[in-house]
Amino acid sequence: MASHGARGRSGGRPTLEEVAARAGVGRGTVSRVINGSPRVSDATRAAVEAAVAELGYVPNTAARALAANRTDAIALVVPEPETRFFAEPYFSDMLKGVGAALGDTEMQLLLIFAGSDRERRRLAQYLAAHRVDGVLLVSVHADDPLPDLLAQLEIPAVISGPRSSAETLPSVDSDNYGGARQAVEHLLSRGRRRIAHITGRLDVYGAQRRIDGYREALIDAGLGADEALIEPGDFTEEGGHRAMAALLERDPGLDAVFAASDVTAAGARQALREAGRRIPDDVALVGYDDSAIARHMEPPLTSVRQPIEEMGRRMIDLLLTEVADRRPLASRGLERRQVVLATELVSRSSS
Amino acid sequence: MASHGARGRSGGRPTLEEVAARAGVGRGTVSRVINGSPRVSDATRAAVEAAVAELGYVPNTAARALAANRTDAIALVVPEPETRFFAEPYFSDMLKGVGAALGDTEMQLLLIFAGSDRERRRLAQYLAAHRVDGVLLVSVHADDPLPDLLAQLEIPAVISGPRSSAETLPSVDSDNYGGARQAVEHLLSRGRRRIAHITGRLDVYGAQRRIDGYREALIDAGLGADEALIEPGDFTEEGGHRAMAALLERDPGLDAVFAASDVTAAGARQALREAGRRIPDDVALVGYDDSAIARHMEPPLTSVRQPIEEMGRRMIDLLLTEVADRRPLASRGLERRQVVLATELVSRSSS
DNA sequence: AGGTAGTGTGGGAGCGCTCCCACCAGTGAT
DNA sequence: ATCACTGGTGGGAGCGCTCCCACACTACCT
Repeated sequence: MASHGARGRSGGRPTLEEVAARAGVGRGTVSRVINGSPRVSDATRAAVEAAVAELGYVPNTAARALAANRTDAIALVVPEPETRFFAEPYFSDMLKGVGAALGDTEMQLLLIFAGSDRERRRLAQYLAAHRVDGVLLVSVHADDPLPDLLAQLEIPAVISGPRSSAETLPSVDSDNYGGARQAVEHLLSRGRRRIAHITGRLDVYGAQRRIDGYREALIDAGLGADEALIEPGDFTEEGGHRAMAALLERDPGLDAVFAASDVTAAGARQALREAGRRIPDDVALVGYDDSAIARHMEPPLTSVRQPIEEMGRRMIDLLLTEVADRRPLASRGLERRQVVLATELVSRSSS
Repeated sequence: MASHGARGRSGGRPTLEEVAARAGVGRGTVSRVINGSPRVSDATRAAVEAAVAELGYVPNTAARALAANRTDAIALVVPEPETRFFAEPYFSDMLKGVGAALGDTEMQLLLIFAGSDRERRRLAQYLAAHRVDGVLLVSVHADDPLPDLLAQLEIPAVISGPRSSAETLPSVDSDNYGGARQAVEHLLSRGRRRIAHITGRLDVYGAQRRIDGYREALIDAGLGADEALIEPGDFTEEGGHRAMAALLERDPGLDAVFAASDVTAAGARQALREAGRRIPDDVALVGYDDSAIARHMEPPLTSVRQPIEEMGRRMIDLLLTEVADRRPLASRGLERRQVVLATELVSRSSS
């Protein structure tokens, strides 16, 4: 019944024109009301709003996108396979923050995975078609070509962890350096003296900063940093296990470990168990992220909390500013748009 | 540098018209090539393709959407809070299947959560604006108004589990009845005689079908179904724990439990432990879903596997057909578009 | 030769918006 | 009275596509 082929008149969705006729005003005026322009008299605005309500008018996004050259959508790009996304609580927390910040906006959020080469090509095509107004980039490695592509296409983007100290893109990050210091200082205050560090992926800037924090906290405490106590990991459980085993072999006398992530700490814990070390009696353990894993570990894991939801919110703030600035091409200052948020040590029984 | 204000000519993205000029053909012909129409000579097609490549032409989606009245996007709607989505492996597997099936399409997938009232209103608005060509509905409860809204807006939709035996929407489901029978028959073959069942949410049709399968398997075995051995759960861990405790109190002699989900089984396991029952020695336990939880449980859990990825693929197939049919309004037969996929029992040491 | 299909092809007419220019009061300063 | 302005308003001109009608031009029948 009804609806012959879309091209037909009336019966389909009402248009701006029809609302205008109903309200007895011009098309331009209705458009102004819909878009919240202040240059409309109160009486006219009321009349238009009534017509909109009566007709159940909903703007046609495609027409708007075509005329205004924008899409009202932004993408959250995850350069990882789905699996990792679901496994790491980091992403779901981030998504929650982003979702919340977008709640009162017209903006639509698209979640795009770009783990495989095929997916990345698809993404490039997608971006080339300018199907989003802006991009949120999380978990980007130092050599990722994505940021350059975005810059070349002149698409506003915000990155979740800067790629280096010279990051050009606006970014939001937690204070990795400070967080690492907190962890080490905590261990020192507990009387630990031989504190090892299992790092994150070395091509991730944040992991480097954590190493710096670890090192300098020890130096400031007058202990000096023993490079033999630093073992590279990769943020995974297996990596943590391997690194811990290596550390124990090299230095059986260590009495504490700071792991670059909770997942890594879980791996380290396993290796410690296998070596017959008790936590925290023989070796104290501190993780990073304060994820669900930390709370459920046996024993519960002391960890450095990053305000991930807050980071998500701040990324959206930055991005929306960026997107809005694009149109009037306004005050594009050289103000560095790099946000760094404080971390917090959550003490539990593993240390 | 460059790009004054979008409205300006040349320098921006190339248009169909420009490609046509370059290839020395008309606009219509280029459009035909882009959309893969067969009514173009090979020579012309080659010329157009060359022009497209030279200019780096990418169709403007907004213009296409406006002219053709379609969006080339579909939504996967999850009427649950984000949290549940990330917690249950069901969703990530489904997403993987859907993503795979969409891989070779132009279609864009949008993931939309509609857990809170606010989110649901936003979704309604979104759908009213016809921003997607079709909708995939997962985990819908019997009284959800969403399917009706979709029907009213004439938006094609496919549902992952039918709401009743009289489901009108196209649907894809696993054989809940058969799966439950497999579980019970397995327990019977292991010599168990007092088999209890912890159900899923009773307002979910699939949960009802599992109860039917459980009941009839027992009746067919000549044991008769003892209603006192059926305890309602809600698919959660706490629900499983509570139900198991209730069952043990009512019937301390039971020797097996069939839980409506792996998560439920995890809760039941806990309650069994607390009551001093050994698994499987005293009580055998079987779950449903064969999720990661089942493999990692102690002891590993026997479970009924649903081909979730495959379900995701089939849903996409159905939906794309539905969407395509919309335009020519063709052979809309009364063929029931209800797909039911077989389950498989994965036997592990809990039974 | 005239008809009758069938194949390619060009281009007009929208799709429903936003942008912006023109215009029409009013209001206050000159 | 004249000349600015200024807050409001109408509507033309696109945005870049798809759809479809019209018009070749061939090929094959009567």
